[in-house]
Amino acid sequence: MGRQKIEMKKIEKEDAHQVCFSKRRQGVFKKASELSTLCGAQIAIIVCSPGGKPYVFAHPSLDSVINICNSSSGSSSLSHHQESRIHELNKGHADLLARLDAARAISQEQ
Amino acid sequence: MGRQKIEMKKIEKEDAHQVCFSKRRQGVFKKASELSTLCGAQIAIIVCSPGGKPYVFAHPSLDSVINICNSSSGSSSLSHHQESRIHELNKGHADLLARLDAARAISQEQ
DNA sequence: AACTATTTATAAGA
DNA sequence: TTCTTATAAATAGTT
Repeated sequence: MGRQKIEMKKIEKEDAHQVCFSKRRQGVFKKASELSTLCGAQIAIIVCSPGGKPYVFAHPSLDSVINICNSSSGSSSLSHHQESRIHELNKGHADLLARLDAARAISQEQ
Repeated sequence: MGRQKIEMKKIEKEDAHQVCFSKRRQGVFKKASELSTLCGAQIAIIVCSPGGKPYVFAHPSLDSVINICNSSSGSSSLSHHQESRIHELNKGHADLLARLDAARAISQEQ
């Protein structure tokens, strides 16, 4: 989407690469925000730049997204097999949540 | 982006809402895929529909994304404060990873 | 599930 | 780097 169509492969030029990452990361986060607003969906995104810098988007929160995923209450359209597998997910996850929240806090400081 | 601009608020009509969720979830995942291809970024997305159905996208894997996030090796552009906080993230997370991978497997079956 | 009129995202350029 | 703009791409309503 721009002055010219680009090939879908890694951009080698370092500066163009950085600009593209910034613009498209913003784009993905905006789309995610719209998806949650329009459809009432819960969504969490973790992006790491090639340099290893973490950026996190979550609505309404990482905690909420994972809790909702882990709940089997809304999964009536799933097969019994799928339901039982979702049920297995419903265990504690405080440790990673704390670390992902820290990553989010870090990305928001930048 | 369509025949008509839509207000950025929750779509109440149940069927329109469902269609929008499907289309836009695909859109977000495609954008995420392009971001990773063009920029060599690692990315993980967890979406839960209002019905609680989980969908997961990750490149190259959830495990990799979180590991890269947690590594401080590429974070030379961060402040010492930020580096030390990222370093705190670098702990085990096998439990949630296993559960998120299960969620991904479930979403891929549908 | 396809189609297309439009809106939106974005690749280059300033 | 922030702003602009021509163009590609996503999608809202329709069929």
